[in-house]
Amino acid sequence: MGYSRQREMMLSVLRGTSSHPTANEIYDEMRKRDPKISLGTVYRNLALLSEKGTIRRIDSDHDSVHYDGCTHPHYHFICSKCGAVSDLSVTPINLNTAVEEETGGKVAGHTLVFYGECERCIKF
Amino acid sequence: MGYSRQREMMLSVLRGTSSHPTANEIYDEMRKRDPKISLGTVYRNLALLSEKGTIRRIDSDHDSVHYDGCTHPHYHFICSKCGAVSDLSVTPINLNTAVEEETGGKVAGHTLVFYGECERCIKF
DNA sequence: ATATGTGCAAACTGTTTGCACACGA
DNA sequence: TCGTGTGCAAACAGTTTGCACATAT
Repeated sequence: MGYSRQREMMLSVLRGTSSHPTANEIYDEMRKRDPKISLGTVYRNLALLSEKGTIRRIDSDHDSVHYDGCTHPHYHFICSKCGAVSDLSVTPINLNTAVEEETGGKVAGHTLVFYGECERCIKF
Repeated sequence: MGYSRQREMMLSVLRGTSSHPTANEIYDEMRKRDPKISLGTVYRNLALLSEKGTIRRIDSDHDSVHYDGCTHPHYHFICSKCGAVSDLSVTPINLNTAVEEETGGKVAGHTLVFYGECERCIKF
C-alpha cells in the first residue's frame, strides 16, 4: 500500500472528528477539500484501511456503516432514534478465550454495541 | 397483528433450525413448503416479528442479516471465513446501567458478537 | 517503467414499497 | 364487510467494479 493524497486526506478527516461518519459523510467532507474526489475511491480506501487495521468500521443496524479513526479498544452507544454513535469508556470485557474454549475456534475480536435512546433524543 | 399462514410458517422454519438463516435462506426454505411465497412477504414478516421481539436479528458484517428464532439472551460467534453463526453460552454481561450513567441515555440492550475463524475452517 | 491509485459510470446486492387482489375476523 | 396480509414487480440505497487515465516509487 503506497502513498496517496486521497488516502491521507481521508485519514485526516477521520482523525479530526469524533462523529463516526458514514462513507457518504466522509465523501462530503473530502469533497469540500477536493471536489474531484470520487465515492468509489472513498469506499476503496475505507475497505483498505479497515482491513489493515488503521481505522475501524462500526456496523449499526440503524443505517449504513460508520467509521472510526480511533483504533484503541473501546465500545459504542448508538441511538436508535437519531443514529448518533458515541464512544464509551467502559472497560473492555475479557471473554475471547472463554469463547475459544467453548467453540474450538480462534477468536480474532469482538464487537459490543449498546443501543437505546441518547440523552438528547430523550429531551427532544 | 393477526394470523397468517405465511407468518406461522416462517416462525416454524426459524424455530426448527439453529443455523441462523438469512432472509434469503428463510425464503428458500419456505418456498419448499409453498412455492408461491414471495420475498417481499418474508422481509415484511421478518421486520414485523423482530420489531415485536418474537425473533431476533443478528447483524453480521460478513454478509446480510441473520435471524434467530431463539430470543432468550445469548451471544454469537461468527466465522469471518465461512460466515457461519453459532450460539454461545457465556454469561450475559451487565454493563447497561454503567453505559446509561456514562451517556445519560437510556440503554435498551446491547449486541455482543465475537468473530474469528471457526473450528471447521481452521481444520479446512 | 511499473505498480498502484483514481475518477467516472455502470452494475450489483440486499431490502423496501406501491398496487391490486386474497384472506381472516 | 373491513382491516390486515400477500404476490409481484419495480424502485431504492449502499456498495462494488471495469476501464482508461494519472500518480507514486
